[in-house]
Amino acid sequence: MPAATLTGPPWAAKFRAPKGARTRESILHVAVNLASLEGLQGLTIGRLAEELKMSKSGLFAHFGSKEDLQLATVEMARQIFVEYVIRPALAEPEGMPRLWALCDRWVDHVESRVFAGGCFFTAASFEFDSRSGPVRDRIAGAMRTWLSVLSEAVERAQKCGHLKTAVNPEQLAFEIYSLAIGSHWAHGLFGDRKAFSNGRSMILARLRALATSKCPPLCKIDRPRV
Amino acid sequence: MPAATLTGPPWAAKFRAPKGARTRESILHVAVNLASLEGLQGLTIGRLAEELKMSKSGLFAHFGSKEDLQLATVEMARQIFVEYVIRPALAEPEGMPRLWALCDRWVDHVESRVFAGGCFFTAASFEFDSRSGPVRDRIAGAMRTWLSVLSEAVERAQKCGHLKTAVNPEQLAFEIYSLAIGSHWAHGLFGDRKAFSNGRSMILARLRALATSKCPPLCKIDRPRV
DNA sequence: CCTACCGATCGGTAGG
DNA sequence: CCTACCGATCGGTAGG
Repeated sequence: MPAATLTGPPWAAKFRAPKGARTRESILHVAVNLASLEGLQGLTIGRLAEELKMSKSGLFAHFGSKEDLQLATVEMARQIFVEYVIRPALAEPEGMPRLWALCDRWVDHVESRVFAGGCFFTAASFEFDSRSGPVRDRIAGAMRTWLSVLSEAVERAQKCGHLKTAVNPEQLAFEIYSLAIGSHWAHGLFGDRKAFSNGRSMILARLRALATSKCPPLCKIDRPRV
Repeated sequence: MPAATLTGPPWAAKFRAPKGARTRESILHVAVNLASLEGLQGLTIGRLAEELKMSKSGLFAHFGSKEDLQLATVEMARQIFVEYVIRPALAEPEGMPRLWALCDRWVDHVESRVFAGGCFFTAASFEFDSRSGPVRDRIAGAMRTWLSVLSEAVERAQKCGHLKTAVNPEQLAFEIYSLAIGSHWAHGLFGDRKAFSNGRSMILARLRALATSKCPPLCKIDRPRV
């Protein structure tokens, strides 16, 4: 029996990662969700192995150390965040629509539990803000990039004439993201179901207050959930 | 030799807590700071005992379980928060001065490192938002009270005629606190030294935008640190 | 408040 | 990818 019947036809090989890489990826998907629920420190190799029905050492062979596992988990979370929040928003037309899409998708990724425990990076930020080392640096790097994506969207909205130019882009990006973090906080701690629509409303109100007459209408608030 | 020379004069007794209670309090002061740095789960009995140069079991005798230790730590943090942030602000005159004092003192308690790792409750909120049990409930309770103190201050500022009555008090309280959390986040993750003065500026700008002409001037921004 | 323990779990290794 | 380990530390207990 040729090997092809066991592993699929040869021409499919390039669509399949090597087995080790696939295992590693499935480990990291579970790791991201576990870490979002119990923290990156609370992500223990034993718990993770149990969840995956693997032996500890079998799992551990994919990573050199716990720190490597944490780094790989952060990287996987970053990729998921980019795919779910940033990429679809950047596909929207420049200006206010794209800026609003970034905000809306962010709230949406918490509401839809893209990460089981809410926003992976918000939790990780507060968990690692008093520490040092490569894990904290990667978290900070991802958040720096996110803020710069947001503030660049503000800048472009200004260049499109959708937003008043009096506003400092970095500052508005920060204000918007603070409201987003706040709605995550309120939902997580109080189980407030309206936290997300309230958060969207407040961000929208802030954007509307700074919009020009050239700005296309923004009325996606409280859109029905799929 | 009478006992009084060893324990102080009898009339001083009511000013001194029993020894056990004093030890317990000094344990909790260290516990609050350790937990603010490493999380309430990262607060282990061994680390705490080491920090206090006590034996694990000697320390543990003051608490029935780790959960009891966590609950007592949250309660101690709550008391410190009330004393440092809420009480001084409530001493300010009703209306905008008191509302601003609440905001300013909150930012100040992070900036002055009243808790070694920043705001105890912000970190604890994000650490426990996916869990259940009495520890999470106490954290949520403390934050519910804090938000209600803030929104009551907004309401009174409206009754004083300092703030426009069109604003929803709970919503404004939430917006203000989101900006405060955001400035904490930016300082903690990026080491941004201007995060606090930026946070104060943004909160002030929001309050000024909603203030009436009757409102007393607000110009405490960037006041020199002692 | 201590010493001396307990079983469980931690991150990590040896050897296959 | 596994079994079988390692020393260290976890929360917690017995007994004083």
